[in-house]
Amino acid sequence: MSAALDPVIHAPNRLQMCCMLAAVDTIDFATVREALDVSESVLSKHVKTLEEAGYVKVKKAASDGRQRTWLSLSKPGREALKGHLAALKAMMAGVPEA
Amino acid sequence: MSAALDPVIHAPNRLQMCCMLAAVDTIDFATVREALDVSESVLSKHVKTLEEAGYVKVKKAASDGRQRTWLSLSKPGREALKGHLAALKAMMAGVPEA
DNA sequence: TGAAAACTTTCCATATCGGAAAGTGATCGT
DNA sequence: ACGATCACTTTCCGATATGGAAAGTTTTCA
Repeated sequence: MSAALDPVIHAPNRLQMCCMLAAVDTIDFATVREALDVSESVLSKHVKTLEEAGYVKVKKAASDGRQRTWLSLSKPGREALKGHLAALKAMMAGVPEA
Repeated sequence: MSAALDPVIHAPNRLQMCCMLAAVDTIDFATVREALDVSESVLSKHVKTLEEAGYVKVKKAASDGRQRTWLSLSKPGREALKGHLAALKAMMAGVPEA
């Protein structure tokens, strides 16, 4: 059996966030928030969900004097995302013209 | 902006079902139910959700004497799935090694 | 007529999602 | 030093969604 969908990653906002994080080394909270277009509370909760799953690492560091929150995908997070995307691809595989 | 994720399609069970339906002309309820491994009530509700969205067509017809329910993706359903998968691919596009 | 098959609906418990509002900690201006 | 501000975090709360069990429906078969 191939990998199954990971519910922690599958939620639309988290999926988008994970894909964003996978593309870079680190991004800041605000940038992700703008990309997802959600409230701070919502992003904060999604980050927490991913952090508790061990998928993202959170680091607080200053930038321009102000303190910012930096996010990055952990190694397990990258693995989980890879598995999730593999499962998605497996499903798509049988779909014509897709 | 490219197509966004379609919440009607995104739910895991419905996504899997849509991909199954996209690969064939018609499948019966029981076969889908086994593939998704959910109860009859649950599948019935998902089918209803997709039907109300205009994505799947339901036809009752006999087979082996017993009446069975046949499911198929409608044209709008195929379009919606295509758009959804395109959105997924767009997200995956930036992910390395995926 | 009664039983069984193949769903459909209803009932219900749990979970998730999202925003607003309140709370926290660090930093800045005076 | 002190209040204001920034950048989140938590809490509160309402709206949905999801899933299974159980009951209901329709059709078919003996």
